[in-house]
This record gives sequence, C-alpha cells and structure tokens, in this order.
Amino acid sequence: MPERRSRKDAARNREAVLAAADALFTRRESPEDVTMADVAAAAGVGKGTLFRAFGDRAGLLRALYEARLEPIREAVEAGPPPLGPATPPQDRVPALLDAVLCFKLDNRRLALALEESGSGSPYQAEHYEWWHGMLHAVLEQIPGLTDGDFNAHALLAATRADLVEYLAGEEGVPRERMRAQLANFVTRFLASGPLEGPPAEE
Amino acid sequence: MPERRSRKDAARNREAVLAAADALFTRRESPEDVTMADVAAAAGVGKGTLFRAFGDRAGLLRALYEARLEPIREAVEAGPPPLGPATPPQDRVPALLDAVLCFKLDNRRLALALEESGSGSPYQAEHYEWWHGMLHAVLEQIPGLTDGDFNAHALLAATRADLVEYLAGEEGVPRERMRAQLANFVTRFLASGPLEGPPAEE
DNA sequence: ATAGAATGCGGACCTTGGGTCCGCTTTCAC
DNA sequence: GTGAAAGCGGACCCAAGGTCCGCATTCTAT
Repeated sequence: MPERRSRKDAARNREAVLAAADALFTRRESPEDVTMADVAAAAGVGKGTLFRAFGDRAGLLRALYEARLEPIREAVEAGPPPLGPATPPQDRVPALLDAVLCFKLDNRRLALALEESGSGSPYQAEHYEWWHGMLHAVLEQIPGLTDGDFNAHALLAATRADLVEYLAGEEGVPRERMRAQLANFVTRFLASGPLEGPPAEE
Repeated sequence: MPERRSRKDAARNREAVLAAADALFTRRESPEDVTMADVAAAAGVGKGTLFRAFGDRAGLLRALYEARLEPIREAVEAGPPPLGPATPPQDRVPALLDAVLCFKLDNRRLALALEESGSGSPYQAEHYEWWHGMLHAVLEQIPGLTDGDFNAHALLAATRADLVEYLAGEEGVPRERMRAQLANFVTRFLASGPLEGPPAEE
C-alpha cells in the first residue's frame, strides 16, 4: 500500500525542475520561449529526466499550476468568507471570480502557457473543471438563475489568461481597475433577474 | 495608382489555395493536423507559393476568416435590424453576440485554428478589434453602463472559439440551446442596472 | 512577334523544439 | 557487499513552419 516511494535523487530532481521552471516562467517575457531544453538546463538535469518526471510539457505546466493553486483551493473549500463555503451565494460568486482574476494576474505567464499549451482545450483541464464545478454549484443556489452550467463558463471566460494578459500588458490596465471592472460585470449579471421577491436586507 | 496588379497565375493560385484550405479545415477533425504542406499539396502548388501569397500560417487563416466574415460585417455595418445600425442598443447587443456565436458555430475549425495560432494573442487580430469596437460603441449608448470597454471584452469572451467547440463537441450542446443560453446570459447582463426609467413598452 | 526584365513557381533544405531511447550510474533491499 | 530495479542524461528522431534560389511564366516595350 505504501505506493512505492520514489528514489531520493528522483524526488530531488523533481523539485529542482519545478523550481527552475517556476523561475524561468516568471522571468521570461513570453511563455513560449521557455523551451523544455531550457528548463532541463536550468535545473541541471537531462531532458530525459524532465520528461520522465512530468510526461510532457503540459504535465510540467499542470504541476506548476497545481502547486500555486493549492492555497486558493483550500481557501475556497474550507476557508473563511468571502471565499469559503459559509458565504452566501450572491457574495461568493464575485469573490470566486475575483480570486481567479487575482490568481491569473499573479501568475500571468504560467496561466498563459498552460492555456495555450495546445494539447486539447483548456476546458478539459482538471483545474478548470474544478473552478467551473465550484462556480456552477454556487450559481445553482441563487434562485431564479437557470443555465448555471453555461453561465459559469461564460463568467469564467471573462478571466481568460490571454485576455488578462492583453489588458494588463498591452492596454496597461492596472490591477485594481481590472478587479473593479470584473466585479462590476459580475455584479451586474447577478443583480438582474427576478427581483420580484424581497430585494434582500441591503 | 493601379497598385501593380498581380500576375494571372498568382491570382489563380491564390484562389486555389484558399479553396483547398477552406475544404481541409472544414473536413479535418482538428485544425492542427492541417499542415501547410497539406494545404499546398491539396491546392496543387509548392510551399513557396503558399508562403509567398500569405506570409505565414496565421496570414492564411486570417485571409480565410476574413472572407467568411465579410457578409456578416456588411450586415452589421449597413444591414437591416436586428444587426444593422438602426437597431436600438438593447436589442442590438444580443443580436451582435448571437451573430458571433453563429459564426463560430458555422466555422468551428477555422475559428479555433485562428485563435490558437500562437503568434500573439487573439486580441490583437484585426477582426477581433472590429467586433470589440462595434460592441463597445453599442454598449456606450446604453445609459447607466460604465466600463464599456471591459464589458465588451467580457461578453465576447463567452463566445471564444474553444469554449464553443468544447460545448458543441465534448458536451454535445445543440446549436439552438447554446444560442438560447448565450441570449439568456446577455439579456440578464443588460436587464440589470438603472431600471428606474420606463421598462420599455414590452 | 519577340526579347528581356520582372514576377512568380516549386520543392529541396534549414531550423526549432517536443519527445524518445538506451547504455551507464545511483540507490535500495537484503 | 551485491544484485537488480529505478533513474539519469544527452545524442538522436521527427514533424512542421518557414526560407532559398535556379527555372518557368507572364508582362511590356518596341
């Protein structure tokens, strides 16, 4: 049952690669001029080692992404409001999307690299499915909202890595402004609908 | 001023390539297994000719896309409602987005190929700028709406080629259902805001 | 019509980068 | 210590985009 622990050097190399890749992706201008050979060289290992550990480029990207995402995942699944499960849906939706946006702003190159890594659409990626499932579930809790599945996709689409990159980079939109705009967009979406009922105590 | 007309054979070859590429992209499963060599072979020309005529892969894709987009562009710029300029903003926004969606559904492979063609984000593409500019302008005409620029991006993001492809392909969402969902999303977004004014005569 | 220049053709060739292979080395269990 | 499993590394392979240049076609001026 102990799952066959990996050898010491293998584990060490894996970490070295992760660290090196992390550094390269944050420093280099565009993700596509970080080649696998670069990563291997920077980590001081051979290409074979790299591919043995991560399968392929997408695998490496995924591992990096997953590692960075971990804290947020926890905050969403078991943390305090406004991200955690105790938050009322109307407040949690904007909070979730803001979290996604902030994450992509903090990991621009990496998110970009992952989303354009070819190898199938980003929509099959495990982490996307997780965000989508979460958002979908929360949207379902809001009365009068139909098509939660599609709406979750549509809202998440507003935080696509290349859009964020374009706005932050080419257009020079500052972080806080972008967050405000997204919040505004989301709020506007949520504010509509069957307002027949009590408009809440706010 | 006659702009140096191109030679007869050049023009003919250009058309041949366009036709061949068009056929290949609609028939083949995934856009990325249509190689430039394939296109050249199918058109019965050499690779040199292909690259001379279109510059690079993205250039070819753009030319194809542009050709298919032309009719819609006209319908938007000078056609009858609900796409044309005479339409009231509240009705034109959904119409525009529906047109984008339908276009992408009708040209799935091509749109996909173009958006993932690497070579810079899709946001710098001429056709995207056109859609965005148009939508932006129409949104600005709706009272009480701020951040038209961002909102245009966010709404358009819901029609991203890979999302459409995923929903239509993997999830098997039928065309009309998707249109309805998008319409629903857009309407919900528009319906909100300062409803203080007259709720229109509907 | 025809010569000669300009334009274009085609496919061999180059480059780049992801991914594989396999002889050698390191680690681990006994 | 020893044998074998696990891992290493970098030479190698391949696909695909893009270039190059000797040859063919077309245009233009006389």
